[in-house]
This record gives sequence, structure tokens and C-alpha cells, in this order.
Amino acid sequence: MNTSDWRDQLLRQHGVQVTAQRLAILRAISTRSHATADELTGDVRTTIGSISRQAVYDTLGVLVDKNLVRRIQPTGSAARYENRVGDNHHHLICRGCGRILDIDCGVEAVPCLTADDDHGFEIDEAEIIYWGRCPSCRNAGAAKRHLPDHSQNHLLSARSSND
Amino acid sequence: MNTSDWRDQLLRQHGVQVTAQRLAILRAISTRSHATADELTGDVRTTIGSISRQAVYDTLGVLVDKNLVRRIQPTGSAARYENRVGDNHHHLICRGCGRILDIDCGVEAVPCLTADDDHGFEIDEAEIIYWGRCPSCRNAGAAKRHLPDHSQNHLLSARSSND
DNA sequence: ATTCAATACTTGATTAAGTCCAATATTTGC
DNA sequence: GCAAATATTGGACTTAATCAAGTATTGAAT
Repeated sequence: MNTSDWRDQLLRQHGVQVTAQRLAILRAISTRSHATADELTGDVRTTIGSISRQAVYDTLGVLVDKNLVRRIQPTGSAARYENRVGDNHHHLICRGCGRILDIDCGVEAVPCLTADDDHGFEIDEAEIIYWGRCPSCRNAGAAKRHLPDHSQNHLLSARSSND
Repeated sequence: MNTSDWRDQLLRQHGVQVTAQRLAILRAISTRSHATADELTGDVRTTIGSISRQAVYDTLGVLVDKNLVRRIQPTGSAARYENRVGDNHHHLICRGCGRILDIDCGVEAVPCLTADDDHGFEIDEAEIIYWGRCPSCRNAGAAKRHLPDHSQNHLLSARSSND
């Protein structure tokens, strides 16, 4: 095994045992932008021949734990993994095609970790997902677009009696 | 059926056909703070006797579409539903016990909808989840707490060659 | 280099959340 | 009240992920 691979060093530095599977998964993550466990499994199977689903989930769990990989879980999609960590950047997802883009955090330093009232919590992450429609989906579906109906919605939230 | 129930009016105003199941689901949502589909199913079964899982999911889908109910899907949990809509408030979730709290949005008016660079997207929602540990979990698990390892994490994201 | 305990991996079964579908029932507009 | 539209039901199915038990690999200590 090529011990000089920087991924090898990275794992060792974090006290993570180095295996062919883990290296392959790390490598796969860096070739996709926001991959699902399933996509990664496919990638790894083409690079090293085979891997079990369990090993994939297990490894991803370890990598997320060690903060070497970040997991995001958008509504309506399987969990996605990315190797851009430590900057607390955010995501922009198209409701039409599901495309996911990275958005840099506008706030400096350790970003976005302050809620107005933290209720005594020790906050370690602010996960932000912007939802919308990308340019091509906007053009494509101009007639049949499907956005939330915002009229009258105060009726429900304003009401407190009769519950 | 009691046509004077405000929920009845609400559904009609949004062009949603009124059924006992839908009213019961709406009612159940307002008695819990961030309920799962499963919890709501249980509630409705005690109030109106029975309902199919499909009717629950279908109704929740319709209500979310009409923006009468908001769905959030935290990592590691089933989707949750709440009736506070239209104010784009945010959520604070405890990594220890899973408790979910509402957080008011600090920004005025139609809040938080502006990303630094919107990539041409038409953004309609900014979904923010703050993750942390609540006061009681901080006390309880002071010794065995489990937070991300932030050391050295620049190593992975800074590297771009050899991918 | 060899050994060994700890750690990872594999296979196969299992769960949880949610969706699909065809048949039946209810509601609404006329 | 009737017909058309819409909703509900129940059961099978899908997908994402986890569990458990046995086997293999790794890393360190000889």
C-alpha cells in the first residue's frame, strides 16, 4: 500500500486505522461534490473491486465523527457527504433538479454560530440550506412551476385558541 | 361536521377538500411542537378512531404544499411537522436528547432569504438548524460528551492535488 | 518476520420511513 | 340527489440505514 498518500497520513493523524476501503472512500468523496452513500459505494466498487454497504456506512460515520467529512441531509434526499469541512459553508439546493451548490458563509471566523437566543445551548454548528430554483429549472418550468402558497398563512400560525 | 371550526375555513380557503382526517391531523399538529408523522398518526387514531398511514402522509404533503404546515427533516430523525409557518423561524436541536426548540429569526421582514451569491437561483426558503447541547445534557454528560474533532481539519479541505 | 489483540470488513437479516397501486368510499358542484 | 372529482384504505413495495455474528486485516510488540 502507498503509505505516502496524504490521505493515509490524514487518517493516521486522527487515530483512524488505515484500510484500502477507507482510502478509496476518501478518494471517492473528493471526486464528487455532494455524494450519497450509494454513489460512493459505486465509485469504490469500480476503483477497488468491491466493498460492503456496511463498510461504507461505518467509514462515513467514522470520518464524520473525526470531522474529516461533513454530512448534510436535505429533506427528500439521502444523506450527502462532502470533504469541505471546517469552514461551516452552506448549501443552496434547487427544488426542481436537486442540484446542490456550496455557498460561502458571509460571516467571518467561526461563522454563523450565534442564534439570537441560544436557550443555554452550547451551539457547535449552524446548518443552513437555501431552497430555490436554479436558472435552468426556472426557464424550463416557467409555466408549471411549483412554489409554496404564501397567501393567508398567518391564519394558522396566528390562531392559538380552540386547539 | 362542524363547519364553523376555523380549520375547516382554513382548508377551504386554500382549495383543500375538507375531511375528518385532515381536520384531525391539523388539530394533532397544533397540540405537539415538532411531531413526526408517526406521532401524529397515533394522536389521530385516539381522536377519530383510525386513519391509514397513507392518508397521513398524503395530508401532510398537501398541507406542506399549501404552506399551512412546515416540514423539517433533521439528520438522524424522521421528518417533523409544525404549524408555525410564514415567519421563517429556525430550529435549535440538542445532539444529546434530540430536543427541538424554535428560534426566532433575527432578520426582519421576509427573513434570511439572501445568500451572498445566489447563483441565479430564485430562493424561497432559508432553512437553518443550530446544533448543540442543551443545558441538561451538558450537565449530565460533562465527562462523556461527544463533539466533533476540529483539530487539523484544514488538512483535508486545503488539499486539492492528487485527487 | 511472526504473533496477537484490537479493529474493520463481510454477509445476510432487519428496521424505519415513506411511496405505489388498485379498489372503495366520501365530498362537492351542479 | 347524482355524477364527477377527490380522498381513503390496505397491502405490497422501495430505499436508506442499522444490527449481529463470523471472518479478515491492521498495527505494534516481540
